Amino acid sequence: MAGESSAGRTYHHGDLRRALLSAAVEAIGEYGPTALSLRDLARRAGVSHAAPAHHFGDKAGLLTALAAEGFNTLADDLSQVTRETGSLLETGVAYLRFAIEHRAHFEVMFRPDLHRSDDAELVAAQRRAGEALSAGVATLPAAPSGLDARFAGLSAWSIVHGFATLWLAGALPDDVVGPDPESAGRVVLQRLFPD
Amino acid sequence: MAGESSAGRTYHHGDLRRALLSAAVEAIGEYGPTALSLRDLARRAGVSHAAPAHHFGDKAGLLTALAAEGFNTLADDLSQVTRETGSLLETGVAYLRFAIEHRAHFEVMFRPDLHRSDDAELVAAQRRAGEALSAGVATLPAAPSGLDARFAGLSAWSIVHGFATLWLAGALPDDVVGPDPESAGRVVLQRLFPD
DNA sequence: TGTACATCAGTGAACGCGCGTTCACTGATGTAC
DNA sequence: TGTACATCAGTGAACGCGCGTTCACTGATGTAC
Repeated sequence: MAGESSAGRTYHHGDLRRALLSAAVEAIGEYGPTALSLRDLARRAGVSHAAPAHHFGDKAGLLTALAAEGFNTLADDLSQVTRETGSLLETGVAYLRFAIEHRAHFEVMFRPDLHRSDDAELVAAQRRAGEALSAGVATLPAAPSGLDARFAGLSAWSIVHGFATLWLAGALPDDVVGPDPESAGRVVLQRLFPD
Repeated sequence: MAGESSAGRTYHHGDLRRALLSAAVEAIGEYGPTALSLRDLARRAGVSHAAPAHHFGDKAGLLTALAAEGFNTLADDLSQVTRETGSLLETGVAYLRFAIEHRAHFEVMFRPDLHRSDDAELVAAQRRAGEALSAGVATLPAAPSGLDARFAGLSAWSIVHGFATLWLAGALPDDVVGPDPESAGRVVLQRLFPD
């Protein structure tokens, strides 16, 4: 959207890395992450098919960068909501909202077979997201601690991740969830955390 | 395993359909469902590369059959446990166990982009599994009804599906879950259904 | 018990396609002087 | 303000590969008589 449009095709792209990541989001939205090909991304970015290798090496490299970007955004979103509302329920809803609005990122983030799991940037981003979730758990009125807090975190993560995943898979019944997954998700989460 | 082994390669395979489904489970375990190719399955079944088309038409056809098989097995498992224990918690644990033991099926079942969603056999199997889960919810001591029961079902499904998915993705921390996902899963589920 | 024949599961050669990868190259950019 | 040069992002032709699909075929099976 920004910069890639309009005027003067020059020899140097300007920000091809960014453009390729955006193209990847677009392509994943259309065909899913595994159908992704570097040649297709190059086409979308209006660039020669050999160019992507310059920036990411190969497909796993690109998807690793995309996953890291996703975990960082998720960490930011969760932290902000936790800070502003102090409610684990709302933090959970933010997780769900992220999955829906950044579907392409989300789908790549939890497919370790698609990326290089030892990538430093990715590992750091994952840790950030995990900590943001834990901070949300710490706002619980019952305020669990120790191992109990870990399991509370696991439960919260499971229910919201499950709901998001099932919704993305189109598995949830329309007559219960309706067109607005966020409000149905809120009802579901409330069963685990009746604030 | 059965029949495909030993002796006399004959011209006719005997049960190629079954053999191809088994080969698919094997291949998915190694490379994931999207890397699947019919030529590879033919190779594994010791059969010409054009043979699979005879039984399934194309890849989507094969994966649809695999998904249907999975939903049927899951429905059987859930029904049996619900009948024997009358506990939604145990039914949830059975769901988790299914995901772990039939990973290949599970991974295909919730990827609608991989199959023909309007296939009659698949739709029927999905309905069976959904009904088995609902029957589990009906065993709850609080015995919710109507819309409330639907949301209770959604919550149960979400938390167990989320836990299973995260575990399969290798996303859960080793120091909390340990090598035995079933017992950790039980603790997680207990937070939602403290029997 | 034996023969003829229809059926159909599986064969194998051929095709075209999109992919990733390599590599010598070219053109834009920015820095040194 | 101007020139020379190093750097490196992006090019485009070439390659080999595995895939899905097609199609005339062949060989096993079972059924009719």
